[in-house]
Amino acid sequence: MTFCDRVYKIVKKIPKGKVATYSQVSRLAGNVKAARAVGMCMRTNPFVPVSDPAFSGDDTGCHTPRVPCHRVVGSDGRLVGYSGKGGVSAKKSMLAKEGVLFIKDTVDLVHSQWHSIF
DNA sequence: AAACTGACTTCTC
DNA sequence: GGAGAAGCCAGTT
Repeated sequence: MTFCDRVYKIVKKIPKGKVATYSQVSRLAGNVKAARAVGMCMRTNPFVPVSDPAFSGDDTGCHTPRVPCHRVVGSDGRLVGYSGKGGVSAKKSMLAKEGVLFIKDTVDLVHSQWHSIF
């Protein structure tokens, strides 16, 4: 849970209209090669992706962190994961709605990747 | 503690 | 570019 906790914190810090790659999150979390573990944490945790993520209320402290998992994409901006309802399509829709640029079915990381604070 | 699993990444064919 | 295989980590059983 500790690692996931860090992941949550990081993912929640992703600004609107930006996306981060699993590798990036994993690196910020402390382990570059933990990209897999990051996704695993998302899946295993009982969070519910909201359709309209205003995320105004930073529920820091809540036991159910609403992590904007849709802002986490693959290494190359490709939509991986999101086994939930709608799959990557819903993910893409949400991202596009937030202003994330898309190239076909992949995120335009050049313009929409989150430049995290190192 | 060991084995299995998973929303990953990268290399090779 | 698609398909297959190996390597990586954390969590669950």
